[in-house]
Amino acid sequence: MVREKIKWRSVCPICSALDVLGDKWTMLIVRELIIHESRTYSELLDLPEGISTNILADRLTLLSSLMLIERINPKSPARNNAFRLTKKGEALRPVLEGLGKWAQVNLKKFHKEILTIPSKPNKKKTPLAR
Amino acid sequence: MVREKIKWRSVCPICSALDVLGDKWTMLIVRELIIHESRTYSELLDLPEGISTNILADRLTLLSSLMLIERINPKSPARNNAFRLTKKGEALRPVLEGLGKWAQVNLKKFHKEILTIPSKPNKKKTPLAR
DNA sequence: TTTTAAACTTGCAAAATGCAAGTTAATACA
DNA sequence: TGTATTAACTTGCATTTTGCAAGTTTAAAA
Repeated sequence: MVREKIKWRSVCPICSALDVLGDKWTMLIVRELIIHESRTYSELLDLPEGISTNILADRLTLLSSLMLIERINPKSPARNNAFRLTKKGEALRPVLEGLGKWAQVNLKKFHKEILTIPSKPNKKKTPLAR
Repeated sequence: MVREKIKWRSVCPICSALDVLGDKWTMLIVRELIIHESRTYSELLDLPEGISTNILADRLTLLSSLMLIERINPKSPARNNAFRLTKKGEALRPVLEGLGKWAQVNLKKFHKEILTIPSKPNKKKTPLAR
């Protein structure tokens, strides 16, 4: 097991959030479930960033144990039994959205290919008078 | 050198934010500079979570190279030359605040000692009629 | 001029992550 | 009713990152 138990480094809430979410993969799984509502193990394996099987299994266990995600059919076998966010997990949505917007504005300079999606549909530009 | 260059895993903005901030320590340094406005290397070393010297030096270099932090006196020697957030760094404030609030609400059950600070000063309770 | 100590660097041990190759068991299909 | 397939993992080992202790360097205090 890779990350069998959380070590709380301090009583600071921000630090505690990072004790859970502060690694390369955990929030990406949350992102996937924010975007797609529900995803199976294999669908998560296919995400473009390429998470490996052991890390994925580990993080799914962690997120489940904290009740941030759950199986769609808790009593059915794992096969094709997708995960989804619980309310606690869903509550992370504004945080991830904030991170995404921050990155669009502040990282483009260092990572040219980063996707910048207009947050609101663009106001249609008035054609130039001619 | 511990983390000499950022590897962008995808064009997703959330993922890119995590390519920069997604580890145990980077956002904690940002947190410290949000709370304290300016901090020296030694002050950051003293934070209660106990970051080690090599990691601290590495993350300060990283955050500086991305222009999220800067020295108070860019031309003076390092000694007692504190760091502060730039505007790009400061723009992370709502994200960290969001993380903190999320943790207060959603992690207390698993980490009893977590600090829960009322976000607004408590409305003064009307004393019971007698 | 000597000492102090802040700001690092280095080296090695420990832990986390990455990758390939299994294993298990539910379901599709013959 | 087998048999094959394949999702959902587990295991083992290599690589990378982190943790810790012990330096080194240099501005400034004494």
